[in-house]
Amino acid sequence: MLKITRKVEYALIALRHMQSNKENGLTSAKEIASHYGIPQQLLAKTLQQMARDDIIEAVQGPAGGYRLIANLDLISLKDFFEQLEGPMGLMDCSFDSDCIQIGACNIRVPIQRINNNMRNMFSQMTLQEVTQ
Amino acid sequence: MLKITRKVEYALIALRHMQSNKENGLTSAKEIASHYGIPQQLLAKTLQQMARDDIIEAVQGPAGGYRLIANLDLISLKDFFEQLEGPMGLMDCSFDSDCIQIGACNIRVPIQRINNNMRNMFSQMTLQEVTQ
DNA sequence: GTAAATACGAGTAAAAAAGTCGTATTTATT
DNA sequence: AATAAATACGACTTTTTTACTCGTATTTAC
Ligand code: FES
Ligand code: FES
Repeated sequence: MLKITRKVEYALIALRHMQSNKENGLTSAKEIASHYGIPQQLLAKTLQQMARDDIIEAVQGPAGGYRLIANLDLISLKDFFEQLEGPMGLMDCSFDSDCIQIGACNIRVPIQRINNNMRNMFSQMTLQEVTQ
Repeated sequence: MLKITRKVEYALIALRHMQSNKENGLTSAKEIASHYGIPQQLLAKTLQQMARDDIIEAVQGPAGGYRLIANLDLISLKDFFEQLEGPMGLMDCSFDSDCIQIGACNIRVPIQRINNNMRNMFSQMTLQEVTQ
């Protein structure tokens, strides 16, 4: 429990790689995948998603690839996580309100508080801190 | 991602229930399960685990049940989570070191830092804060 | 025209979590 | 002593989530 997904892990690895590779221009999915031993297709999808989110930019065609375009200092881990994986909540009823026992539940409020603490923590960390 | 398990959720519900039920002495698994609409067997196992961990005390036989014995102010959420679910880490390689790409990995150190932040946060919250 | 790259939906496989079953033990009640 | 209601717990099954793969289309340098 309390784990991040591989998708997020791969995204972070890729971002850091692209950042230290900035001067060389584009980086292909294949290059990252083979360098770190991660599945290329899965990584590609993740890169595509980050491209849709304007964190990186895609260039098609042979000799294409991806390039960092966002300022990683300005993106919080909370926003990044939620862009890739949807809303962050310790339990499903943290955001999705059709919980069966929502009537009887005796820990809804305190869990909500802990949840806010966690979101807060991730709001105060930036992508830059992970990739620097 | 970043979710707690039902086991932990049920444990918290049970603890809070027992706490507000303190003067009445024992509480049975059946009572809690039916009150909150959670699976009795699963809850029972969780209660048994907490009993092994000396958070609650079990009394066997008919009219048996469980009773809070620990001081919830003194148990951090981190310790509680780890007692129920094992070591807390954002990724498996946070504690288990046989990660394949541990050689090439470029985010090990920063992830470790974030992980520490998270553990820290849960170290500073007590069970009492959830059950009060 | 070809080859190497991105784009993306659909489908499959693997892993983790959630829940169930069976059986043993304890003990208050009768 | 028998019964019934509770805890104890390992093994198993089901469900859900995550991880991964496949097929096909598109773009574009050469
Ligand atoms: S379990 Fe859904 S509100 Fe508490
Ligand atoms: S992925 Fe295992 S050390 Fe980074």
